[in-house]
Amino acid sequence: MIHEKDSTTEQQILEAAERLFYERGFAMTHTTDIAREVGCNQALVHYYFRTKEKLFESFFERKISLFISAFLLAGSDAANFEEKLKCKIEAHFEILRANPRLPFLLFNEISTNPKRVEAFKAKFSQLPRPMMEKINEELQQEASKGNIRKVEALDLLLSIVSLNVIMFIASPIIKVVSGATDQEYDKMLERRKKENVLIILKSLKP
Amino acid sequence: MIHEKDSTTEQQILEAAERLFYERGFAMTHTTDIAREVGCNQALVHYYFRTKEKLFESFFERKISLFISAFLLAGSDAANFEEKLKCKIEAHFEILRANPRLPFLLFNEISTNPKRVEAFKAKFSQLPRPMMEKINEELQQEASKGNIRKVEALDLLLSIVSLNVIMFIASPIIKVVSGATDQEYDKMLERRKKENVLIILKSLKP
DNA sequence: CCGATAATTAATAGCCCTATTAAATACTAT
DNA sequence: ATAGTATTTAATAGGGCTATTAATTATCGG
Repeated sequence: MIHEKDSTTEQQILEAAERLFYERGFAMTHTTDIAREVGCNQALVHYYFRTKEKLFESFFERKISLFISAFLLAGSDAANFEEKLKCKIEAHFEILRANPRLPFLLFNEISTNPKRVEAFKAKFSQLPRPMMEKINEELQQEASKGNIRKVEALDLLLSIVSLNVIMFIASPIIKVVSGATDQEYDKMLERRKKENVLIILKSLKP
Repeated sequence: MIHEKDSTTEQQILEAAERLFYERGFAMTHTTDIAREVGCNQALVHYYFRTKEKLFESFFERKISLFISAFLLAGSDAANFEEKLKCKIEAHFEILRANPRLPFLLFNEISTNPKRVEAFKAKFSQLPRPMMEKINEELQQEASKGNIRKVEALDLLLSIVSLNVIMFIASPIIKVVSGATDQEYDKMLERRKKENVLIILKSLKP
């Protein structure tokens, strides 16, 4: 088939698969769909990736890394603790905005397929373990300075992630409930980003 | 087939379907699976429900109602606003605990199947519209009394739902990240319930 | 240009799933 | 008991999906 621009067929297949996996999940994405999307023969999908399972895994593993990095938030060099936290929450929100369907797909696959849990565990355990402990230390320091109440790193992370993630996981429902159009939803996202920072900061007050 | 206890075969099928839909979602649940689960012939599933789609719809519509009632929270007759809010957050959490896989299935189906959005919209629009406005009024009253900061009802609901829901939607991931066993996760749920109340109440401080 | 290797296609085997049909069995009321 | 209805089963048509194979076309180094 014709190689449009610089992307190889293999890449095109991967990209089409990604789009479809996001849209429909693993089970409802068929190799024939992927081929149609790319405009190539269905056998090609198997030629490059052997099985649909392997194709998914290759997609999945790379996405897990992205998700974990989003989960543990990008660093920042802000002056005080509050500013830093604000930056991190917003950074997390923006990673989600750039990959709005990722959390859902991951939640989905991980909760319906034990194999995926293993894959996730494997990737996650590669993580610098002290990361969580470092956060915990910093929280303890701030608490002893009287800047914030006592809180576990895991709890803080859970709160941030949940507040941020819901806007992308539940968007179709929220649209129905709020009656927002797509444009209005974008504005709503912006408002929620600020709101989430506010909630977290206020909730940490001593 | 043998009618065990008082449940009819039709009910058994519905219950098995429910279990499997929760576990695997619509696409990955097959009428043959359901039949095997019940211990009956696969044709029976079609005898009672004609198609897998209709079976799912009958399950789906009842669950939407449950979800919406959970979303809009059970009432309470607590003295002050804070107590009332606390009760409602906890009630929401408990409904989720009793139906831990429901939000996920709903999110999933609603975001992958346009037909479901319509079903949801239909059910939701049956709702007493003033409900949201009543909450908004109460929030405004409390705000003018200086008890809380200004906040939209939708934002408050979103915050509550997201904090509560994540523990059930993301449980397999959270278990990996935290390293918690199932027992420990139950304890964690209890802690989070309190934590979520705390976060919401603190976040509403003027 | 040619031979070798890579990419692509057509065709199809084989499987599983849904849904239907016709036949068998269980139940119910008279 | 029997006719009539409801329930259940076996068998299967029909369709779609994955994966494989063999054949065809494109690419590239010498």
